[in-house]
Amino acid sequence: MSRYDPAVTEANWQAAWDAAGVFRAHHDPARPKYYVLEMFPYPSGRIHMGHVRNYTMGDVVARHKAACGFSVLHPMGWDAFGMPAENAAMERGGHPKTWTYSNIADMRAQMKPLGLSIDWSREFATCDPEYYGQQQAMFIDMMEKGLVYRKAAVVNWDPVDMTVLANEQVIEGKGWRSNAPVERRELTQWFFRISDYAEDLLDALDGLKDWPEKVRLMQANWIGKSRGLQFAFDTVGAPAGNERLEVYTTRPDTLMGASFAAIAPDHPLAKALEATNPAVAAFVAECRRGGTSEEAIETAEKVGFDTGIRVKHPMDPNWELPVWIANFILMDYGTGAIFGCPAHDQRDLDFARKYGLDVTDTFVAAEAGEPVGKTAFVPMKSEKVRWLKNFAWPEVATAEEAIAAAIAYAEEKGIGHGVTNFRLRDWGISRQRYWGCPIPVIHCPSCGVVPEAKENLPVRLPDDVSFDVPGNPLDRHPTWRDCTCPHCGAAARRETDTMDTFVDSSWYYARFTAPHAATPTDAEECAYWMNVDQYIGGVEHAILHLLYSRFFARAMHATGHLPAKAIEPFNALFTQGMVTHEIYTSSFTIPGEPYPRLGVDAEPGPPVVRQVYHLPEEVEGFLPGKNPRTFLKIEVEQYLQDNPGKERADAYAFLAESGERVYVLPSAKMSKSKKNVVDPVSIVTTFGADTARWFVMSDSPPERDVEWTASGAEAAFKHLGRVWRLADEVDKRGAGDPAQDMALLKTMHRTIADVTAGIEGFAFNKAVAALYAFANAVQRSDASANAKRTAMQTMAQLMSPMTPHLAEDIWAMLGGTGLVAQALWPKADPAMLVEDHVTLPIQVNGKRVAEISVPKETAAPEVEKRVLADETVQKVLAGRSPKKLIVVPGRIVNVVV
RNA sequence: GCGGGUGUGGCGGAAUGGUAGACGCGACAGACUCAAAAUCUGUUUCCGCAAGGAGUGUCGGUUCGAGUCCGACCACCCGUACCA
Repeated sequence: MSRYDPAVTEANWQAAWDAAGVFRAHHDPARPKYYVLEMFPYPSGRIHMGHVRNYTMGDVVARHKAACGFSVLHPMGWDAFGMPAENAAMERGGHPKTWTYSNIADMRAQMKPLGLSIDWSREFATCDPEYYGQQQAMFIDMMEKGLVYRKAAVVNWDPVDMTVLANEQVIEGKGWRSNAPVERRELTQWFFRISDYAEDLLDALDGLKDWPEKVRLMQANWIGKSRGLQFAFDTVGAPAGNERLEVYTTRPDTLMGASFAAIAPDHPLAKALEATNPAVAAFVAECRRGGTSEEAIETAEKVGFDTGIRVKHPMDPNWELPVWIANFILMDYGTGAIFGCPAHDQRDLDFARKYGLDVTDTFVAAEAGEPVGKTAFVPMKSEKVRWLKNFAWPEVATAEEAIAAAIAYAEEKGIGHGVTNFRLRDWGISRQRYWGCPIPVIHCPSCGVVPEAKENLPVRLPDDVSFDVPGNPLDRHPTWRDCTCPHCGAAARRETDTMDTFVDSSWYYARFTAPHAATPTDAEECAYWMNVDQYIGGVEHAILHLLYSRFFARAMHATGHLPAKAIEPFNALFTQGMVTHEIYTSSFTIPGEPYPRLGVDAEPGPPVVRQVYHLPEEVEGFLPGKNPRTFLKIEVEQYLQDNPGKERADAYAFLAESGERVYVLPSAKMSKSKKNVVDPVSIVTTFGADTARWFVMSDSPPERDVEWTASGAEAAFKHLGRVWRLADEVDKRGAGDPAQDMALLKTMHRTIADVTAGIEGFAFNKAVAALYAFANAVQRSDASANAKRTAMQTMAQLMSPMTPHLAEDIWAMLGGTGLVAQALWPKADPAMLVEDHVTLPIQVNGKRVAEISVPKETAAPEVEKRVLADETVQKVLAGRSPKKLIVVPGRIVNVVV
């Protein structure tokens, strides 16, 4: 071999690793284990740069730990249920199952050439009946433990397609296909009792020392523990059965500033009024328009309706407040009813101003307090304020003190009681869709809702379904739906809801420890392999997936499927940034159409402007003198700089095929829907896997987003070729000068230390930078061939986690024994890291003016003498003596004049 | 709206409160070449001929010293419970 040729060697090394079984995880009690896991992918059919980055990071960790003597488990699987498979079936025909499995085969074929150190013998997909059958078994166990129940909850309802929509399918309040306004509708659904664990899930965050602080903070805020007062207003003029209105407040200290009570549109009182009062019915119906997402509800204009009902203030029976129905009150939180204190809540203030309600200050700033005008006064709860309406605490007190006093007072007077509430809601897992894990439950006319018998598991999805009609095919599949009751044997019906795909991904990490076990987990394998030592995935999963997994591990422990040590399944978490790319878009207008199934009188809807997105390779650019198919941000910026007056879109912006103008939107997370994706396969086929791997590990810190650009891929390839040549030339460049050996070896040990620290600290970009610098040092060194061989063997080892194939090439070229993939990680010799001289910068008033070089252990007085003798310092001092002289040993000297 | 994060040259980024710009990309110059590619050597924060000055999103503060700590703001990104 005479040149770096990844196309030939990469496949050979992959075959060699396979033959040696290097990546098979061995349950070896004699060795410490290390379980590294990356969040498994959804099988869209194509891998993208985000996958390459994610799996390369895990691979670097896995290979490094293996070299350090650990028995490593590094598995891979597929998060294979979900909506895209059904959408594909609707759009192109075919079956979600064939679409999914064929995508899995495609993606596996694209991933294998990356040379990841994955134990493929443990691979599974969540849509395998062997997997979801075990999930059904656990669901039944959880039912028996009381962790599962049914209740009514709202969904997005598309009145034209007569189907439930996901939040992402609701675009500006309208169905994505029908374009009809979406309504909120209640359905009976299945729930996991995650809120029973709210306190534990919150407290245990403190123990997750190796999780990012931001993730723990986000989860804590999501769980949202609050202490407040719950009490009941006596109502005046309310329908029978509503003599009292329970409210919850976290600000009982502001009770004397209350100006109205407000209830959610779904509150029982609102429903009672709706039945008899057409105006209420109309208002509530208006509130139910739009999607169910918190974002949609919170950003909608705040509107209210005065019910005419009044409530008596608990502190003063002669003081009555109006009861409003308000669209921003959530039925899911607290009691679905509040009292509004406009002076100290901006939302309440806006509402009060809009409808002319009273605004009463209960406290003002301790100094120079002014009454509230347009802005509510909401200081930190720990800040001392001056009270105008205090009823159980001193005039000057913090809100924290006042809240505690108000609760104690209310309890003493029998007005209400202190309550701890959580924002966290129970986990609704029902999905009215086909392509998910069937909920293993049977509805029997005489026995009610009963679990399927375990011996009948898995409840398999039927294959003979079609997607030509919107809605859930399971609902209209009589032979699947009709069954016999496992208790009484009578004719019964299957549950047709399937599970949220977050359930599938909440325990796959445990299944990997024994992927073929006849039970969900295997106790011995769990005992050895759990927990995941390092979990790696996108920060977008910081809350839902990770919180659900933490809950599910607890539920699995409660049902005997995980040991107690695994209730926090992920010891360490790393959240990588996303791979982003510019977005190319154009838009077109669809004329308004009547909603066909709403009846003949339906008015045409308004015209719809739809965004269309274009793949990077479909867009061509106008960049004089440049390859039109490279969309380098650098070039655009340069172009804009060189051509004042031109706009960003002028730089490059039309479709290659039609010449239609497209617009360039700022980089965002690569996503299929925005089509701003880049295909790593072409990089791998052009340059080899190592180039792709090296490229995604360099430059950007792994926790930060990285904007993909074509630049650098080629540069990475060039660098790997250079490293290959450096190894090739070790013996071809003559004997060299042994006097230079020490300097090279010192650099080598420095590099070992830097690369090791970089990998262990998840600073792969810094490890890469150290390796670049080391290559420069080897190239410029005149050291002996022996020293260079040692240096390049170490180079091979240090690069092997990132560029494993090239590392094997070099290792073999230089006569290394066995595979570098099985060699022990090199250790830096501390003696070689010591420098005998240090350079001390000299500052004057914090500005650097000069520097001196002194032996490392020079004492401060000696340094001071040298500094004062320095020419530049003398010039600045001009005979005066410095006000102060700060010597930070080994660091810096600051002369204050 | 709410919660979390990010912001440093032409670009990606580096920097235990201690020399801002490591390392790489790009650009420029030179060597090699008939020529080009590849490779190698060097220069490259900005303004300025220079001396010198300015500079880490904006404004303010703490400190001998701030990219780093504190406060206010701006912009963008992620999440917001049925996208995965």
